[in-house]
Amino acid sequence: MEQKVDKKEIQEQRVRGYFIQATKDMLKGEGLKSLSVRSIAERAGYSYATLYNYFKDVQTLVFECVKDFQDECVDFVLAEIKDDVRGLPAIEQIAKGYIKYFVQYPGIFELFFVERVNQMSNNSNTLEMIYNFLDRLTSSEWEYCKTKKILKKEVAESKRNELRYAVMGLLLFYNNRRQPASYQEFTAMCDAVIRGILRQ
Amino acid sequence: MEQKVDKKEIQEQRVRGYFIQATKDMLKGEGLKSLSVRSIAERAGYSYATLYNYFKDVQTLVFECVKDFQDECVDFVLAEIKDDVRGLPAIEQIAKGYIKYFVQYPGIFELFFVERVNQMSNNSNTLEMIYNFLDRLTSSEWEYCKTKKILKKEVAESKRNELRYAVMGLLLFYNNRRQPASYQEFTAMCDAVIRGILRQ
DNA sequence: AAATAAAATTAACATTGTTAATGTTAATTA
DNA sequence: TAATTAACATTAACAATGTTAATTTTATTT
Repeated sequence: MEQKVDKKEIQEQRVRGYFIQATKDMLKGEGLKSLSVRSIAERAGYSYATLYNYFKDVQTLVFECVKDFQDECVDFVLAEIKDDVRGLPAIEQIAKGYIKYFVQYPGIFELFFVERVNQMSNNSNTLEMIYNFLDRLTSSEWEYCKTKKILKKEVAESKRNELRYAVMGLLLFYNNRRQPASYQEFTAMCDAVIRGILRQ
Repeated sequence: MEQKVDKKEIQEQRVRGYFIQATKDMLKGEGLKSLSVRSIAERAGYSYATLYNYFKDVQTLVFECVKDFQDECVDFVLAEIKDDVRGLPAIEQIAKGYIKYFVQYPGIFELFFVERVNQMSNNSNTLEMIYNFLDRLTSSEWEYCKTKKILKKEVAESKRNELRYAVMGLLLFYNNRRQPASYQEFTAMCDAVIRGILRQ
């Protein structure tokens, strides 16, 4: 009897996976605007109603992609930074990689930080994971700064907060309001702001 | 013949005003989520299709509220600050008032910074007005800092940018992701971040 | 092979933005 | 004043959306 349950579980997870993969593809491609129950289901190879046999609603499905995208973003950022750099320059590079990822995939930016959340997906675990995402990426480097006496504990704490919010603001203005107007100006602004915050 | 045109113009502007007022009321109340062509028209006392005799589409109508809300926000902020304060403390108070306004009216925050824009409303004049909004509110105080030699020109410029983006990040996380979880924690965080940036 | 359980689909509904056709006033002309 | 026309407003309709219920198809068990 154990086996039967397992088999059923495996199959169910497989189908769930098809829907999740379809959703992820669309989020990375067209973005949130072209995402719909019908378009997801079509891409997954099922009818639209089948989705509701596996997910409570479309918001729940969409929020199940968060974890995967975070993992992908971590890989993306790690690939961007030179591994001999430590401390403040490392933090700068991580922040820039992080920004680059969310500019490349504005749909994922929307999903993480913008899209209205409902009860279900509003499981505050996910929300906190999102909130602390940049902090987790940079935490070891902040530690490095503290142990190497580059920064005092309180200063590091303060800069960490400032960086988290400033990066978010930069992304919001550029992704949602096209300000600054060109990518060049935008990266120059990122540079200035990040360095301004990290400078002692 | 001039008169007839004027009269027509006046009446048209009046009706437009009814729709705009209805939209503004809803944005301040229920927010963007409950906003629809039908709900706006009902509140304005017209049928939903009448709206299209006065506005190209609903997005255009909604974006016509931006200017009015900016004026309102300016009044709100000015009422919050003590008028004997100048320079950095004044900038701090302005930033806090600005934050307070957009926390009080999350629907207006969404309209200004979050909602997807289309071709028409994407008249970059409005977008730039939004982008520079906090800067306009604080500009005279930054000038004050420079003329009184409190800050060097480049430092002031840098801090102005950092503040703009950090304030946006704070609002985005709190309004859209309920992080920090309580209003108390949030205001404490605003305090820390704003002071961190403004501290020489 | 028949009965039953599981999975997937079609049909349907309510809500949305938008347009076209129609009705209803107000203004102009004869 | 009565008929015509222009302006304005409304109803009807469509397509797209999320979601649910009923139904059909497929797989499993007896």
